[in-house]
Parts: sequence; C-alpha cells; structure tokens
Amino acid sequence: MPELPEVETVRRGLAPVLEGRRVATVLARRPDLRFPLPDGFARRLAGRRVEGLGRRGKYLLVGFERGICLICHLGMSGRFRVHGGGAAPAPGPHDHVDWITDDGTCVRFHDPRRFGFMLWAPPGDPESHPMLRALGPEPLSDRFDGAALAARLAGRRGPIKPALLDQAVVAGLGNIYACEALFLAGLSPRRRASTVVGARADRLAAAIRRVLEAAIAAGGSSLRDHRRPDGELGYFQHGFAVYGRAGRPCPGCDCGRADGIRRMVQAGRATFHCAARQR
DNA sequence: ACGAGAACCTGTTTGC
DNA sequence: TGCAAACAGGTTCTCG
Repeated sequence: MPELPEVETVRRGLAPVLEGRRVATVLARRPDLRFPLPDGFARRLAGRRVEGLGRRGKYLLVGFERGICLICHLGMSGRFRVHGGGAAPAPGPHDHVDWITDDGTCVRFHDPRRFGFMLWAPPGDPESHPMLRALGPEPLSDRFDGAALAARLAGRRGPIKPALLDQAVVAGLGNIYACEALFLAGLSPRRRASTVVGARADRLAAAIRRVLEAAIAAGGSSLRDHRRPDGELGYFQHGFAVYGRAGRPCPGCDCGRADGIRRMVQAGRATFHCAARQR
C-alpha cells in the first residue's frame, strides 16, 4: 500500500488515540512479519506510555517513554486500524499484532503479505537506525528543493522514474506518486536522471511536494489495502492523472489523443505517462 | 557505481 | 465457468 501520504494518514489517525496513553496489553499472534518481531516486543511495550508518533519517509516512528522507539513499516499491504469503545472484533487471519491501550482502545496491525515490519530504533536517536540513515531528504521539509533533488540525481545514468523510487534520492515516493509527480512536472519517466537539473529539477521538486500534499489532504489513496485507521477510505485515487489509467485520455493535455496515457515497465514496475506531455 | 531482476508472501484481477 | 498466469502501493539481495 503505502507511500508517504498513506503513512502520514496513518500517523495522523493513530496519534490522537495513542499519544499520552499507555499500552496496557500487547498481543503478537505470530513471531514474525517480514522480520522476526524485535526482542522482548510485547514485554518491553506493555505498560509503557506513548509520547509521540513520527514519520520519516514511509517509516512510522512510535516513540515511547524513556527513549524506546519502534520503527514500523507497512510494506505493501500493512495497515493499522483503531477499534474504540470496548471489545475489538474477533481477529482475522492476518491480524498479526494488537495494542490495547489503558482506555480499552485496540490498535490492530493487519498485513496479509507480511512485507511490513517492526524494529527497535536505537535508544535516544531513532534516526541513526541504518534504515533511516540511508534515506534521502524529506520531500515536505523546507530543505527539499530542486537543488537538493538534482544533487541526489547527479551521476545517475538510468531513467528518472526508477531513480525516484530509490529512497536515498527522496524519502517516501512509491510507484503511484513517482508517476504522478513526473506527469505534473511534464518530465518523461525515461529521461536520464542526471539531466534533471536547474528549472527541470525545480519543477519536479515542486510537483513532488504538490502531489504529496494533495494526497495527504485527501486521506491518501485506497486502491486495495489502504484504509485510514478509522476504517474510512482515502480518496486521492480519484485524483490520479496517470496511475492506472492506461488507454484513457490525458487530463489537461491538448494532444487530443484518446489513448493518451500509456503503460510501460521500468525496473519491473509499471510506469504510466503521457508521451505527448512528458518530455 | 549503477541498474535490472529475483525474492519475500498473499490476495485479486486478467486472460485463455 | 474455471483455472493459471499476471499483477499489486515496498525493500533488499545478487548478479552483470
């Protein structure tokens, strides 16, 4: 599922029910997700108060008292769901972890494909974890602009679209928003990454920021698995210009081609683009 | 150094 | 209709 806007939607949904509360009970129904659950997972969390929920790229950071921090990744199909007001529904086959807070709210992690994971962050300095340290700039931060993006793309001879999926270039883009940002910027997914400099890099950085902010405002995109923690659907999927729209007309394009949007495969992933509008 | 492809796992969609 | 192949929002490893 989840790219940056979906993870941010999850963070915003969980914060009000977790922050300031104590995790009274931890239920882990299997010992592993993508990786084994970390040492003492249930024991170390039980009874501990949640101080805050953060996010870095697609990683959700759950900060507990006394410097304990859990790094969560939703993989392709992971989702958190909040069940308030009494007993949660009986767990289904892929409901792997429950946290029951001291006011009886159940926060449940569900992940059919189990590409998601939870790991301890280094105490006191969560971002020094190897997985976070390797991340590129946070695209919604003040420091992210065309120059910062171009610097990360310098020397890359492959096409721009797969480069945008590299979390070391910019943190948080996935297949959907990489396609959408390139469309908004008018750049071909096939363009050599190192040629995205100057005004082109400015346009792309601005497009990335714009599409991510719009998606967050819409509660993310719900294609298959993504739900907001309250169970509601995101609705940014209705705002896609190109993703999943092969054979449909290109929106906002005067090229007049009824089959404006094309699908191709790059680095094993589907890429959607308008050949007339993206150069 | 970089990039393509496979692997990880399950559910859903597509195509014959 | 039925079955098998293809495909899915991610990350990491190997190989060339």
